[in-house]
Amino acid sequence: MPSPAELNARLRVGALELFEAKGFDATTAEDIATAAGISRRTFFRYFPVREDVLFSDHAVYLLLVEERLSSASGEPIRVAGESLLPVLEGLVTDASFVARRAALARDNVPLRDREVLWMREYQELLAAHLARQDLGGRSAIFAQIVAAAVLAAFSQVIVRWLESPATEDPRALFAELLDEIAESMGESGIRGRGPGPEHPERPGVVVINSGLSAEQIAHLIEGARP
Amino acid sequence: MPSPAELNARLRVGALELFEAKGFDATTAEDIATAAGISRRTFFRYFPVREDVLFSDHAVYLLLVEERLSSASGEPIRVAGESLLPVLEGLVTDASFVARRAALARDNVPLRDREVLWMREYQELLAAHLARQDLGGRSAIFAQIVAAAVLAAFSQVIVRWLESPATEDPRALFAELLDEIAESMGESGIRGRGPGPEHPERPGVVVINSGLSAEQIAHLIEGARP
DNA sequence: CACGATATGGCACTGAGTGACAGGATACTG
DNA sequence: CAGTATCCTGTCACTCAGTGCCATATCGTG
Repeated sequence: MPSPAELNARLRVGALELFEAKGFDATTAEDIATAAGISRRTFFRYFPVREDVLFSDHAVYLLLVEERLSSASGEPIRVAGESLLPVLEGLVTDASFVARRAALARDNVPLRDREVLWMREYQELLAAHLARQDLGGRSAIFAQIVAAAVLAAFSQVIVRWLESPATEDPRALFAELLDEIAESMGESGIRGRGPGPEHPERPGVVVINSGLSAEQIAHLIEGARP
Repeated sequence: MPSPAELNARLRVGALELFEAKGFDATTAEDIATAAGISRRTFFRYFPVREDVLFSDHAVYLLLVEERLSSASGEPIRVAGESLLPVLEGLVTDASFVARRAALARDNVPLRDREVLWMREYQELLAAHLARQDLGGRSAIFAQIVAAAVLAAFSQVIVRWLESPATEDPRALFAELLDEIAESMGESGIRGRGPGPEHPERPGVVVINSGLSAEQIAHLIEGARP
């Protein structure tokens, strides 16, 4: 009778309420299943791991991210980061659920672990995409590092937002962090350091946080040259 | 009869061999326990999660890292990264075991997940340490980002080393990556971008991958100034 | 040796997760 | 519409992870 999406929602919020009421460990898969009007067996067909009832949204988001990555173009790090925007949007929209889930995950190791592993999925998507973009010998390593940084930023943005939903604008904060990551680790940042320019047409120069004139900086550079 | 350390070793390599021989899923906790000459019940006292038999070394390493973090001083990012050196040393020493374990983890989701979660433990140690060091409003966020980057680098170093143990020197590669991370995300890298220098005595300037003279760079900067 | 502390084993139990089978709904085809 | 293939669900039964409880070593210490 119920549409699959609607059933999924009933399972998700039903599980949430049961976890909150009885505690996570005391809530069996059977409890959740019967609360949603299905059998235990069918429950495990939907969620091979019991904890994943709470995280069914990520399965959808991951598809969105993957799709967006495959069709986007532009500066790789920004593209990677921005591919997470629909996820952020979705989480913000679902704020009350996300907050309650986070509260549960704070106290229950299995839930927290599961969440970490879901975040890892995003990270691997981004890393794979970045590895495809960046050319060069060690790009796989950098792809992984950058993806980790972007995802840490993303996670922290959500944490911050959950701590003070009113005052924080997660989109703005994430955009800002992404800027900083892109600037420090992008084209001109992390990249081969061997002798001889790999991109002679575009040497890497980053100047941050400076009120100095170009001449003063030139002087600084001259002094710092190894 | 057996010393605790020796028993631990018997369990670890015994489990490894059983996993390799019979497959991970087909190997029960009882198999491992009896192979090491203890009861199933005692086994679960040693390792609350079955998969952790293979990762018992990390419990030790984590203590080393924590200790090293608490007693070290210096540039925070480098200190954080270098706190992982004993781990790297240990893994390299135990090369054959680590390689076989990695091969197993490549094919078995539960093992891979468990490994990810162990890495996460290191990451949280580093993040906590960095958050203690960095002062400033958003330092918690940066601490998390930097810790994630450092740990991604660390993981990748190990991956690379396992792929070609002969040609790669993991210590050197890690040192190099750590340099790059520290340079791009350290003092002069990621940090407040608002108007006005936060560290007027030390403006952030990074020049990488350039064969240009200071004057040429000054010119570049002048052109790029927003 | 005696005795308290700690580690181990045995037993029983709950619950996660899975394979096999059967019935029912649904979709496709003539 | 009837017939049939397909998919989805529920039931049953089973293995095994993980845990509490209690009895029994085993060990350090006086």
